[in-house]
Amino acid sequence: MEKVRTRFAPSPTGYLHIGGLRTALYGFLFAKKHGGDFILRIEDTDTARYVEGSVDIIYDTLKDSGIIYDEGPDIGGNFGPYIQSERKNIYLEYAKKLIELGGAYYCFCAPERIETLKDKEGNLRYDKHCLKLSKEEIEENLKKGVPYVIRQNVPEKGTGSYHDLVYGDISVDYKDIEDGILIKSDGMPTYNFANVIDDHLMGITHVIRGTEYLSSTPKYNLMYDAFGWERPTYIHLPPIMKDASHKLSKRNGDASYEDFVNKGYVKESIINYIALLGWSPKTTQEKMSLSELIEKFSLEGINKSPAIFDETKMKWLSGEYIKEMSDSEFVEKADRFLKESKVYGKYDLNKIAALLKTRIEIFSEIPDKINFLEEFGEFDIALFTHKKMKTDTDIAKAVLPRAREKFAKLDSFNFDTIHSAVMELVQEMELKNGQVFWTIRVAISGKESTPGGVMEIAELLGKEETLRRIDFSINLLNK
RNA sequence: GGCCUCAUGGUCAAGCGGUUAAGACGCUGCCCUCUCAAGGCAGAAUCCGGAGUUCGAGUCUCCGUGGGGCUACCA
Repeated sequence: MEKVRTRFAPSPTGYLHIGGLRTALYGFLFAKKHGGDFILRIEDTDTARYVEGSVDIIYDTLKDSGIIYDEGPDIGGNFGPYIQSERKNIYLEYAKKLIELGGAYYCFCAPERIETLKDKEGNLRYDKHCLKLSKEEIEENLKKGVPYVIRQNVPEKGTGSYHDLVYGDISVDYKDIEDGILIKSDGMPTYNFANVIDDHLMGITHVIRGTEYLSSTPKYNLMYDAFGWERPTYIHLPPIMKDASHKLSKRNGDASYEDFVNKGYVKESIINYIALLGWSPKTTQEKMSLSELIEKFSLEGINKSPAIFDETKMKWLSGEYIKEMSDSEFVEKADRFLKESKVYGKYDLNKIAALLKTRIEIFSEIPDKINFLEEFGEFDIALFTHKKMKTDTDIAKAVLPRAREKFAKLDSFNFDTIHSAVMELVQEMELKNGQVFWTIRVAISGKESTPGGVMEIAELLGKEETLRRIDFSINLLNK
């Protein structure tokens, strides 16, 4: 079997959205699964929609997410150039060839004439008017410099059929396909033409793209056939939806990969999640690394129906990745968000990581979770009263001075020594564990709930600060 | 409007003629527990509708309904 070659061919019209990224991912997974090559091609034939900087975003997003391409504009390859605007002459050359083969023709119709072709519904349908032009008339128009486009010559009868690896057999009557424009009056090709020429010239074996091309594929096949080229294998992908009736799109302001990274999602979880949107390994495993995805990826698992993007589930996955991180790995990956908190540089980040790991799903939750370490101050002493814990302010008044005494005596102030001290207190005062634990935790945090308990927080704060806070709370109680 | 296409809980999904219709997220409850989490256990919740085919249909066929796409000198 020939070597598999797939491509991702985005147009630089803005950010790379989630749907596009998934298309890229599947193309990449399929190629790698079969030991093939994955190619990046930039489709910038629509100069009007070009957005400055979007090509770099495409490069960065793919690289950052681990979707590495073997050939592309910025890394080269044997089938370049990989930017369509740089291939303009190639298209014109092939368009002329297609005209000779009868698959296309020059069209000199003025927009005004096209306008008159609209039906009552306002739908346009070209009438093959210029197909009837004689060789002489064409030559003359060309010589006079009459603006022209090149149109595809679609048969008036017959049916175009092909087999899609996801959707099965697809048939479209040629009478339902218009003689679309292949080369625009500015000399640039349309997608409809460029994709065929490039996919063939670049040796693409499997065309993986969204379903928006499902029904237009027969007209591409017409060209492959006219040129005498082998048709590629088609794999169309269902769309990713924002809700039941709207596609996920950047135009609606829906989040992109970059946005999610900025929101603190673990990168791997984003790729992992979108891999699962429209594809299933058919096992119960959901958390998969990129290399596992390559290993398990299979066309059989691709779904035909649209999938709604569920950020809640992606968040859960992100949390799963966070839980598996070592403390130092967490500190490294969460750096930006740790810096946004008030505790950066003041506390042992590895210890904070240990406390946070099971309590957050995305890194942006960090500041809110730990800022209390720096925001200690006046708080409602009603917090000392907790029915289930059987604590109240009287117990607090009794416990806190003795806790202070014990803590003050500790030479080394760590989890174990604090724990022993607190347990001694429990026994001496004949109280329940919870009564003492809760009371001290509230006294040093001023919070109803905190990530971690007394020992963790006291250790983090250090002996001096812990004692200061206990004093503060005793004062508060005696007011 | 025409053409293509899709349809299992709120969401992602398994299923590929015979199952008590997996699993996950989310939700609810319980356990554990110094709080919040994590973890463990349990629970509620699904085959779009109607005709067929068949001994038997979530699975096959047709019709309807609903969603998406195409119908651009956009991709």
